[in-house]
Amino acid sequence: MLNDFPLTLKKLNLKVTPKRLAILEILLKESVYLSPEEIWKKMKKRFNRIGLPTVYRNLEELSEGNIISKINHPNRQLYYYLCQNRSHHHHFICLSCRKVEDISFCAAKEIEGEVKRNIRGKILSHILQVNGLCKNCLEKKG
Amino acid sequence: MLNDFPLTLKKLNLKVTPKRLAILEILLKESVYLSPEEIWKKMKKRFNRIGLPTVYRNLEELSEGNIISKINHPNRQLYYYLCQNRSHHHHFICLSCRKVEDISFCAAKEIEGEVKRNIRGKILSHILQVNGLCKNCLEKKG
DNA sequence: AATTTAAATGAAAACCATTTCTACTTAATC
DNA sequence: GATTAAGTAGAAATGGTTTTCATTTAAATT
Repeated sequence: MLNDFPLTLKKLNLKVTPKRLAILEILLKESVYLSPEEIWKKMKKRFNRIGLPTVYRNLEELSEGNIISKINHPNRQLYYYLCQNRSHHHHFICLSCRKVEDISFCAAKEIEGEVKRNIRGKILSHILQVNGLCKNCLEKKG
Repeated sequence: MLNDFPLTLKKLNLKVTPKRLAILEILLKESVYLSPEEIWKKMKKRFNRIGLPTVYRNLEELSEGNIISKINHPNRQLYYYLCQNRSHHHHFICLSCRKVEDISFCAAKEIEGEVKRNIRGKILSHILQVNGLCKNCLEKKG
């Protein structure tokens, strides 16, 4: 994965601001899904003036650009993580430590087959989210 | 699918109230995902006194009992649909008319294989949601 | 390097879906 | 039919997210 964030931002017609870069750096460093408020708290350590709406706005823009992605979480809160692959959003999330890892396996073909056969509809996108416990968290418990 | 709602409710230790049954009947009749407020509006036609919190509470309880299920939707609002299969939550949702249809295909084995091999974690659950346009909506456009 | 301008930001306020609280009502058991 | 635990209405509170608007900044232009 290429993490030349300034270049990525330019390609999306987003200005390269220190705050935007900081959000991406935080998500890269943590490799864990975070809520806007959690990101904001980490931002406050770097910037003396940083508003929560700025974090929300940027997360939404970065999400639209597929640099980061939202987690489908049962509660109302939003969670974001840095995409390891911008076009493929299949991931394993650890319910204990929140770590997000890519799953390369994709059943797109098989699903397409079934949808064509039974539902006779058109697929526009799909979500595969596997919830579980990551290697580290399993070892801690064992 | 067996839709003996009173029996299903009893099994979950939920009292069989007219309002609970009405929520299930509405979701069965519509076969479309609905928000709590949308369900509430339909309920108001049947009951002269019906509070929105009652709808929320019941939806949550029914969801815990796997009779109904939540949709993973980009906006913050909750959406529910009646499960066609209580143990298997793979579905195709139409982005135009909101119809929800079951997908029987399941890649659990393949995913399990990859998670064991690469991630070395433990799977607890998974979500497969396919978004698209259903047969009816495709034909309308064509 | 200074000028320009469209985009980004902070702070306060608004928004609104969801939850809580309390007193009242009802389903189910005996 | 009486009892009791569960369910409900209505009002108020909650809290995550968005809007507004005045100010600041990135970066294109001169």
